[in-house]
Amino acid sequence: MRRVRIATWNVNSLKQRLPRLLPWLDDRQPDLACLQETKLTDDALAELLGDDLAARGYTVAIHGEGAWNGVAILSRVGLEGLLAGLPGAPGFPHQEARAISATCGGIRVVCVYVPNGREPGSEHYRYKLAWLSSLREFVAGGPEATVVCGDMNVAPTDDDVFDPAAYVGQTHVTAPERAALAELQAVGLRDVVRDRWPNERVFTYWDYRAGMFHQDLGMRIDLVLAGATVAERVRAAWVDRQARKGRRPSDHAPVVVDLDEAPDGDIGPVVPPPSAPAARGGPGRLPQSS
DNA sequence: ATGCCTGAAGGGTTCAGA
Repeated sequence: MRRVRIATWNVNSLKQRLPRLLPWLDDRQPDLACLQETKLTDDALAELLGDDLAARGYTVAIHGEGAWNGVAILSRVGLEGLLAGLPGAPGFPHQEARAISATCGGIRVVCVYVPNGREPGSEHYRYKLAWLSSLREFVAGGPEATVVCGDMNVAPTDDDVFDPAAYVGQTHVTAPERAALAELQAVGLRDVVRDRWPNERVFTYWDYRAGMFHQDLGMRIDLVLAGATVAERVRAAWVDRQARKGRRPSDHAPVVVDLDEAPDGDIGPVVPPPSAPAARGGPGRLPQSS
């Protein structure tokens, strides 16, 4: 049975991460990859790796700007109905490149990079909350077969940070942020990684400093939120910690979710890469330790 | 050290990230 592999990864600069991204695509073989913090204009991204992605069979949807933000969807299960940005979303002061959506393999894929918030109570924090509200309204009007992937910049609960005491008074863990995320999920989205690992220590981000990754002192802020018809197809959901190791990693690890074929067999047009190696099955468990 | 790394822009330093 053919499965569809969805991944989301905050790459923290595609330009800097190129030596990590391409081998990761070859190794993990995601059919859909949602990327955040590309930090490239659309033209620069196409110039930098358009050919490399096309050679791997990916159609690419990009929404970027010069130095900050930037999101992209790579798909080899079709890509249609492309929408760059989040309609009606607030800006800071102008709209930033933080969302892109498309229908891929019968699934409405929404790739997001939620604003950081900087400091609770700040203008940027209010912007973050308003942006999350716009995202909820947008998703509420969409199909059930939706998946919202990306860097939510919110840890859903205290179980999603290494030490709640370390984050008192900081963004990502405040009640209003968690409420905004819960309201988004209340539209009908499952947190598929937490569903699969209800009691595990699972993080997706570790600060670069002070050996935080090697001590496993992180947060789970990169999420895959799936509507019911997608969530019930989930067969594996895990964090690719290998991608956080080694030379010049992003500070975020990818989240990988495997879906069984849709009941009606409709997974959209599949375009195999011209000369791809055989797809490997990924681990069905969390690679939490080396 | 309460910004401990990393990246970007721009210029020899500052801002942003979570």
